[in-house]
Amino acid sequence: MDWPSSYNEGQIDGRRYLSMDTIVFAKAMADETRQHIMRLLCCRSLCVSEVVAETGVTQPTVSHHLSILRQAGLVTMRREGKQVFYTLNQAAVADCCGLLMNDFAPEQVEDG
Amino acid sequence: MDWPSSYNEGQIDGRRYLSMDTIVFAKAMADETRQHIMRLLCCRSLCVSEVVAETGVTQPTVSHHLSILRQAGLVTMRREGKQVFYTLNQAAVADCCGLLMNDFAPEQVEDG
DNA sequence: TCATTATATAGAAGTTTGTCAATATGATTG
DNA sequence: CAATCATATTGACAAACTTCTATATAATGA
Repeated sequence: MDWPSSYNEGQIDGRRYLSMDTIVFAKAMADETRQHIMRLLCCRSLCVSEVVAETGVTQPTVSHHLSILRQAGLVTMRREGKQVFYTLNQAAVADCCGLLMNDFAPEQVEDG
Repeated sequence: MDWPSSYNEGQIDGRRYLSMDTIVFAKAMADETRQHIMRLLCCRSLCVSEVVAETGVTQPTVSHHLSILRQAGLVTMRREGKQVFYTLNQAAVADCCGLLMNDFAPEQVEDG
């Protein structure tokens, strides 16, 4: 995963962990509009105006949310002429879920 | 998982999903103090005053965060005399991560 | 270059959230 | 019952967040 912001290392009871990524991830996920956008961008690419049309919120609001998701590494973008296409970064989601599992459900993970 | 609040069903492009749980989960995770508390409660039980001592925030603040985690189903509590012990609900974390994976990383999941 | 289309950014209003001090509730003990 | 200890709740305040309107930037075409 390529987080744009710096990692925050910590230690609790001898267990090391990286917190900033899981915080950034959780914050990015913690909004209904953003989850809606993420669902729209799952398994396909949409340009901003298409997301606007499907969500019903204004274009600046969509751009704002896409910016947050981009900074969290959860979407990737590519410019194509005047339009910018975004798509969900499923690998990043999977990685973050793995981190959450390791940190907060270690006894549920196979190898203990 | 036994969420105390109501589920929010939705549908996008023929894919059904439950959103409220993943929102509640993400919101609960989206705070550094709460993640700190969750790390403390991982694999063991602590009473409120012990969490207060280890986090350095005030007791009302700890109670507030524990309340949010409890409402999200992420911790369980048991009373023992004057003290109340909390522990992390790892199974709930695992379930929520599974939901996130299914919703936002379906192509990374084994069976597609 | 000018106009148009698509997206991003700035600024403001309203809401939510995190934190604390003060107080209330609950359990135990003298 | 009164006193004490542990936790929960209330109320207030500041910071952060979501959303909007207005405006700026970027790309394209006449």
